[in-house]
Amino acid sequence: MKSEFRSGCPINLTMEILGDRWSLVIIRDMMFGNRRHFRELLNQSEEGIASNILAARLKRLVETGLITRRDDPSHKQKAIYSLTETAIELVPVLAQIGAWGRRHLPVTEELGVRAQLLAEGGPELWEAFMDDLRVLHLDAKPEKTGKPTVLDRLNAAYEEVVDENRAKGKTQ
Amino acid sequence: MKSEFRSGCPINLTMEILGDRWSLVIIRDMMFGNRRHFRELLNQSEEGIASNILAARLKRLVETGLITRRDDPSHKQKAIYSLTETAIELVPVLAQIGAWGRRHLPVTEELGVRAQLLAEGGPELWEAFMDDLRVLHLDAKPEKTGKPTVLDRLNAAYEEVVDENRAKGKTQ
DNA sequence: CCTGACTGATCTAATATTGCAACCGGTTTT
DNA sequence: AAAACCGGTTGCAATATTAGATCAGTCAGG
Repeated sequence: MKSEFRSGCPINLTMEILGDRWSLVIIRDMMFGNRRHFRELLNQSEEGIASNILAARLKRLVETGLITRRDDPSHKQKAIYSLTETAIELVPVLAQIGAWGRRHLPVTEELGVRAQLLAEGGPELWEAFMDDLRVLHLDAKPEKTGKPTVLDRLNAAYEEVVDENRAKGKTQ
Repeated sequence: MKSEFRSGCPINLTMEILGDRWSLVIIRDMMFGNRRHFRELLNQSEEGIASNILAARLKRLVETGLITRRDDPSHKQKAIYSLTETAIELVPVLAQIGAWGRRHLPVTEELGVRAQLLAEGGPELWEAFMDDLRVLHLDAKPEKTGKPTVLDRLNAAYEEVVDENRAKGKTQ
């Protein structure tokens, strides 16, 4: 029973699981965009992932325990992909990656606003977001707070920036 | 002047820069192992990176501004690689990745202890570590604290575990 | 039943990346 | 002079990635 990993270092192990061009981007779309079907992930992909790559990654992510796949009762050929607890706990990683990317790479304003809010909110907001994701993906019971979900807040901020920029753009 | 990136999303951009099997592992070795030469990175690699891949990644990391390369005055053919400020600011990302890997993947005790300390230390320790790295890689002036550097503390903890396990192993 | 759209998935063919081992000319050490 | 070390480079086979075409099963509307 030899390990298939090249070393037991946490960073190396994470790179063996997630160290590729697409895995984290797919998880991002499931997490922040609530994409749950193959076509949603394929056609609404900001970056234009190829269908066979998407299929291969989804299969791999299921095998590595980051997502689950179940049949969609509304359509016999449709599958619903959900994040597992393991993947949901990537929220702090994605938050830090987002913050770093926003500081050092040519991030557009619209697509950077979610990262900004997540960075400003800190660990407390990350926990609330993870709780929201557990409701959406793991059938956890929602807490009855009056507040909108973190996901709603992030998307509202995104839409706001989009609207602002559309208004500006029209005057040019 | 079109962008070469597929989208302006911070997570996508980071994956376009760092989304491969080796880049972060090389940065890890430079950061935590203070590997500064090609052969150090090649021969002391826990995971056994191939020389051509290492050469290609180093070149790419220089191009993307994550590391710099300068001649080693002690040896005409030797080069010294250093982390840039941009790469040093990956410390929080690596800390979160390490914490996640330690929770969810088969991390060995020795190689996990650094991640544990970094997670327990939190943002305050990360900042101190980044200051240490600025001294080592950017020629920043060291602060005159009586305390050992974070790097020394991490490595001391690692050696301690190695010694413990060696002692245990001998009785078997 | 027929149509047309949508589902997840598969195939092709061109290109890029990866891993491995051998090799290179120059430099330093012994 | 010989050996070891230096930062790579090269050739080669295997694998990964890509865009685009295609597939059969399923569904809703007529």
